[in-house]
Amino acid sequence: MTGDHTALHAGLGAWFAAEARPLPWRAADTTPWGVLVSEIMLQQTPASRVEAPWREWMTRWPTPGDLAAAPVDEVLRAWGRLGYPRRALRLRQSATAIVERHGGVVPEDEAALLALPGIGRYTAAAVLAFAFGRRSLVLDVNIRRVLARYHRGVEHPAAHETADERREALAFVPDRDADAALWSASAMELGAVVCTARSPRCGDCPVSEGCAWLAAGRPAWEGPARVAQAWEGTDRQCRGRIMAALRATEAAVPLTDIAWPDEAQLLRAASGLVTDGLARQTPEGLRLP
DNA sequence: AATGCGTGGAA
DNA sequence: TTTCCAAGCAT
Repeated sequence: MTGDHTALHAGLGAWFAAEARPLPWRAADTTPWGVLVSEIMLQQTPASRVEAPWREWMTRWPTPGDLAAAPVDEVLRAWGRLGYPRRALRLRQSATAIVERHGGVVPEDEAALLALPGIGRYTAAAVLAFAFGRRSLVLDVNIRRVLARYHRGVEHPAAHETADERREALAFVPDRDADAALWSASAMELGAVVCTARSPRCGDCPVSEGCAWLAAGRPAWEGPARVAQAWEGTDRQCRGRIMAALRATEAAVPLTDIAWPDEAQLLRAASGLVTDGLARQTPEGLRLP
């Protein structure tokens, strides 16, 4: 291991022990299922918004079997406004698969986790590390940004991961299982609360001394311009509008009740929701499945 | 491999 | 006010 690896490890460990947010899914008595649920909810979603729904879900559906037995419409209502409701659908499908294929126990096996719907490389690695204390390559946007700055001296990670980046990141993961899991949690936390995308708090950073980006004077990003995601007037916005209406009532909702300027787009969005299994068409209108 | 997929809070 | 972006995944 090179010098900047060990410096990053030493500084991060002490900082995490003192400063980590008391997020509920980090409690010692959280089950692997609880960790899995948290990781799905956290995909593209800030931790602060996940806390309340995660608590509710763990009380209501404490095991995979409980969620697998729940009606889909209840699951989608409990998901509420977390966003990307397909995640809720896939989480329930994962619960079913865990019951059917793994006896109701979250598998401690990367290939088995990857085979579950809604679980990709990041989430499988995170469950291995945070639920089972195993060494894995937890590479999310936070850790990618921390390493881009600290190790490579650039402000942002590239738009897409490369094999080289994964190899480079793996070299930072400590060898022992427990050390590796703790390091991953620490690096993520640093990226989430100090080494942030927009206004990094380098003055509060425990590893600023070894940071290549800071040493270079925090040079501005020179890579390809980052594409902004459109929102106003998109199908996504329209789908969100429809889902909000469906969650708000047990009754079927006629599309004419949904205020949307483009009728063709409204029909297309509704049809897409049905295709995705997020809605059901009835003679009286649209409703949750 | 580039896109589509929700939502709300901070800057 | 607008813009940016958040513990990604599937196709």
